[in-house]
Amino acid sequence: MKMREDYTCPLELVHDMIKGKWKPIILWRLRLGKTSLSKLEQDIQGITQKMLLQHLKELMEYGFVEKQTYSGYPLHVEYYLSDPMGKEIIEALRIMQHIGITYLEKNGKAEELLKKHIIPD
Amino acid sequence: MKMREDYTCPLELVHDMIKGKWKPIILWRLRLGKTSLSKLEQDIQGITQKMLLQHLKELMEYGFVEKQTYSGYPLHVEYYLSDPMGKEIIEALRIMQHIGITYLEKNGKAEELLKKHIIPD
DNA sequence: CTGGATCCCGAATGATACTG
DNA sequence: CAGTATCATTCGGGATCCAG
Repeated sequence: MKMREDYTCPLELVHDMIKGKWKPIILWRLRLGKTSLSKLEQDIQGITQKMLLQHLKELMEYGFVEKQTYSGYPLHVEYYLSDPMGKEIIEALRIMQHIGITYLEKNGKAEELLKKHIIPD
Repeated sequence: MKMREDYTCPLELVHDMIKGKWKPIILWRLRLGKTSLSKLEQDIQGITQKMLLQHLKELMEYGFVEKQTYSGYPLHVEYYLSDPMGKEIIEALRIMQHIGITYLEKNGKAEELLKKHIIPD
């Protein structure tokens, strides 16, 4: 994810930070608490390990996500939202979630999409 | 802006709706009230009329923005945020704006960017 | 061996320049 | 302004590497 040199507004910077295809869902899933890479891979349907790692890495660089590595066996790493940046972005995503649900209900496509929606609100 | 067929979550749908390079800033500017195309073009530095029109069109298709055409002379068109969808997304953008400002302050790059930031909070 | 992480490359998409 | 061409980025597959 390449960042621009200039932004007219701080908002644009943040928008770029979360603009990847999988970033919103990853954050949304992380809102439920710490998890491992493999658990994330299971919960987010369609994502590959590679994409997951790439997006997690970027989210860590910007400061939304942090990770903790436990040495020992079996090897274990946990990812979680940072405080306050990670927690704050969730509030923005929550609004988007609300808009999305309303939009789908209005257009009668709610069931179709809400059924798949495994990550709870 | 091509939309996907499936989304795992309504949030992703909305994220895609506003994912273009200029969409957040256009919405942010519209928050200040109705305006014409040319006024938008002036206020959003670096945008071309073509990009502006393309993104406005998409924002109208999704329902964030509406336009009103005044017949008469000179010909006049005004764009504005829809209610409630347009107004709601502003709340999400406001959070991003806040995160962005905090981030820039922490990294000592606040002045540099905040100076350019012509659109008021 | 297992789970976590990186590299290389082609295909799809987005942004912008160019043109009528 | 719309249509097309061009250029930069992003996505995703697959191989591969690294560390307990």
